[in-house]
Amino acid sequence: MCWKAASIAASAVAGRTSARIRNNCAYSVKHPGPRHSVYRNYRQVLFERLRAVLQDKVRLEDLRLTVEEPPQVEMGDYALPIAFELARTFRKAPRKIADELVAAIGNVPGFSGFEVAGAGYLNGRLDRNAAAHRFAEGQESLPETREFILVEHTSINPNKAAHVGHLRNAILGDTLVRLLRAANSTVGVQNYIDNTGVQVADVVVALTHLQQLDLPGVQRWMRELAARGERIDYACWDLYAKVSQWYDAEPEQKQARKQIRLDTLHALEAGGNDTASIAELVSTAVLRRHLETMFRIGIEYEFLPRESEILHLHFWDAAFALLQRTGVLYQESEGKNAGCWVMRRAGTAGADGENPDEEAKVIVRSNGTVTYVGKDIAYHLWKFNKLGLNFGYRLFHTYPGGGQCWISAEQSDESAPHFGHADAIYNVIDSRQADPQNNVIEALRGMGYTQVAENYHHFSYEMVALTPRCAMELGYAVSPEDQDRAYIEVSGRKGFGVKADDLIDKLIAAATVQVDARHPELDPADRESIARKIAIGALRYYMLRYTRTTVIAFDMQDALSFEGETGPYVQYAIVRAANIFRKAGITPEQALEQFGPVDAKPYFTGEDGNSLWELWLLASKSVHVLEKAIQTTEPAHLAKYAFQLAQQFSNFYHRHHVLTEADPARKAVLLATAAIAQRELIRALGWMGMEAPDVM
RNA sequence: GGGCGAGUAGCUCAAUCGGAUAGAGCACCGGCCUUCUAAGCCGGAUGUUGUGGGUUCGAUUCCCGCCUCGCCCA
Repeated sequence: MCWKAASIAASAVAGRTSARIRNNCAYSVKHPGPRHSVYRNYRQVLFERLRAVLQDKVRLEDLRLTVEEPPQVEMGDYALPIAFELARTFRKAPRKIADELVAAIGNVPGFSGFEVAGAGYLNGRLDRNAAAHRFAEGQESLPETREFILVEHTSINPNKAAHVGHLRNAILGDTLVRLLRAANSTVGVQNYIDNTGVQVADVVVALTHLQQLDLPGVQRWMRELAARGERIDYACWDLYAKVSQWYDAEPEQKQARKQIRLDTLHALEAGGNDTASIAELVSTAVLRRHLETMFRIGIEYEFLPRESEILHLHFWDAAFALLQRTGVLYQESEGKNAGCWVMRRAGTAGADGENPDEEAKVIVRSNGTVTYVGKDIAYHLWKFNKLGLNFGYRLFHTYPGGGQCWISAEQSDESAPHFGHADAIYNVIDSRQADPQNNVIEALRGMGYTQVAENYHHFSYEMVALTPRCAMELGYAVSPEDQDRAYIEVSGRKGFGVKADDLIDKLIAAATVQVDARHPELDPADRESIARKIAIGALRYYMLRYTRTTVIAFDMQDALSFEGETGPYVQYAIVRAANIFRKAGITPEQALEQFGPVDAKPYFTGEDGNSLWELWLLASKSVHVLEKAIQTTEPAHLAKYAFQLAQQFSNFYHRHHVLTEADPARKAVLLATAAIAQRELIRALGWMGMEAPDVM
C-alpha cells in the first residue's frame, strides 16, 4: 500500500513542491536541487589537467589534489599547494616545481592563466568574463542519488513545553533535511516520541497524586485549560518541576513516592488501563503543541514513531531473538550482572573466561525488563528494514500546506503508507547520548550488519545552556558558584530553561516593533507576516551559526539582535537587491538576460573590478559550500557563507550606485551582479529554512 | 577511575586534508542618510591560539605530557 498524495508541501517556509513517490515508500518530497556549480566544475577541469600533466611522473593514486583560496582575489581564484607535496618526491624546491607545472599546464579552457606565488603555490586564474556568463546562465546540475536517507530529529519527551535546546535540535535536523534534499537526495523525516517513558510517568503522577485527578478529572482539567486559552505543555512544565521536587521533599516518604512513580511507569508500558489513558491523553496533547511550535519556524514531520507501539507490537521480542541468534547478547552467570543479558562494550577487554565482563552493557535486566538501549536496537533494526516487523500507521495531522504527518499505531489505516527502509540514517541527538548511540551501532555491527553500522550517523551537537545573566534576568535563582560559570545547563526537572514559544513570541514582538516603525503604511497582516519571517530568520540563524561542538551559552540579548552576524542581516541584503530591481523596473532574470551579450571584461579589471569579481566568485561557491556542509555534517559552514556573501553584497551596494550608472554596459554588469548575489543568498537561506520578506 | 568534547581579541565565536599577513560579530571611539531603505557602510584599537615538548619546508590544526572546564560511563 502506498501513499497516493499528489502533492505535499515541503514546508511552510519553502512552499509547495510536487511529490515524487519513491518506490512504494511514503517519503516523497523532492526538491529541484542546485543547478549552478561553476566553481566546482572549473576546479574539476583543473584537477583533470593536473592529473594528465603528472600522469607519467607520479602515481596518481598517491596524488592528493587539494585546492585552497588565495588570500586575495588579485592572486587568483584557486590556490594549489601541490608543489609542496611533490617537493620531497622530486627532491626539488617547491617554487621550481611550481614553475615547471605552470609551463606544463599550458592553456586550460576557462582559465586565463597560472602563476607561482608565495613559497610555491600554484595559483589559477579564471577567465572572469567567461566564468561570469556561465554562472549567470546556470546550466549545470548535481547528480541524483538513489539512496534513501532517514533523518530523525526533535524527539522531545511529550511531558512538557519545548525549550531552546529542543529548538537547536529541530533547527539542525530540519536544516540537514533541506541540505540533503538540495543535494538531490531522497529524504524522510521522523520525530521519535517516547510516550511511555519515565518523564511522561512523572507528569501522570503529578496529575493523579498531586492534583488528585482521575481520568474524567484529567479530561475536565484539559477542557478548562483549553477554555482559558492556556497551553497544556506550559501547564505540564510546571507540574513536572513540581512533582520532581515532591519525590524528594520528605525523606520518610521518598521510597513510597518513588514506588508510585515506578508503578505508574509500569501501568503506562502495559497499556489498557486508566493511568495509561491519562498518559495517552496528555502526551498526545503535548505532542500536538510541539508540532505547532515547530511549525511556527517552518518545521514539519512525516512520521512520528512512538515507543508505545514498539512495546505493544513486540519489536523487542523479534530483536531479542536476532540478538541471541547472532551471539551479540549472552546471559551473565556471575558477578554484579548475574542473570542479565549483556553485550560486550566496544573497546573493552570482555570476559576472559574466568571473570565476568564487568564493563559489559546490560540490555535485559535480571528481572526481565528491557533497557532503553535494547528497545533502541529493535527500533533501529526496523529503520533499516532488518526486523521483520512493521508499525501500523494512522494519519495524525495535516499541515496547512497539505503535508501529512503520520503516527505509529497498532493497526494501519486503509490508505496508510509505510515508512522505514532506510539506506542511511542521521539521528540528531545531543552529544550526551553518544554512548547509548554507539551501543546501538555496535550491536548492529555485532549482528553482522556492517554496512548498516557504517550508514548509521549520530548527528551529534552540544547542548544549549543559559548564561548566568540570562538566567537571572528570567527570574531564576542562581547560586553564587553558578554565577561564576560561563553557562548553566537547562533542566526540565527543575523547570529551569527558556520555553521555545516564549522565545519565538519575543522575537516576533521585537521584529514587530521595528517593522511598525519602518512601515506604518503597510496593513497589519503584511507587517505581521514580515515580522514573522524576520523572527524565524533570527532564530534559525542563531542556532546555525555555531558549530556543533560549541555549547551555546544562550543569551536573550544576542538572540533578539537583528544587527551584525544575524539572519535579518542576510535577509536585509536580499531586500535591498529586490529594491534595486523594483526601482529599475526589471526582474533579476531579465537583468541576467540583458547581461548575456555584454562583454564584462573591462569591468572585472582594476581595483573596482577585483572587488566586483570577488562577489561573483563567492556567489558561485554556494553549491561547493552546500556539499561541504553535508560532507562535514556542519550546517554552520553554510550559515557563515550566507553571512559573508551578504556582507560582500552590502559592500557592493554602498560602493556602486546601480540605478544612476551612466554607462549602459556597466549598468548591465552591476544589475547582473545584484541578480546573482540575490539568487545565491535566497538559495542559501532556503537551504537553512529561512526566507527574506519583500520589504524590511 | 575510564571515555568523549572544548580552551583562539575585553565578550561571543570562525578558521577547508597542516598552508600565504589567525578572521568575523558584539562592545568601545570617530565619520557617512537630498542617492537603489542607516536592520547598513567606512575608519580606529585589540592576539605568547591554556601550557611544555615532538613531527616538518610550514602547526590554531597532527602526536605525547601537563593544567583548566564541560558532558557521559562506572
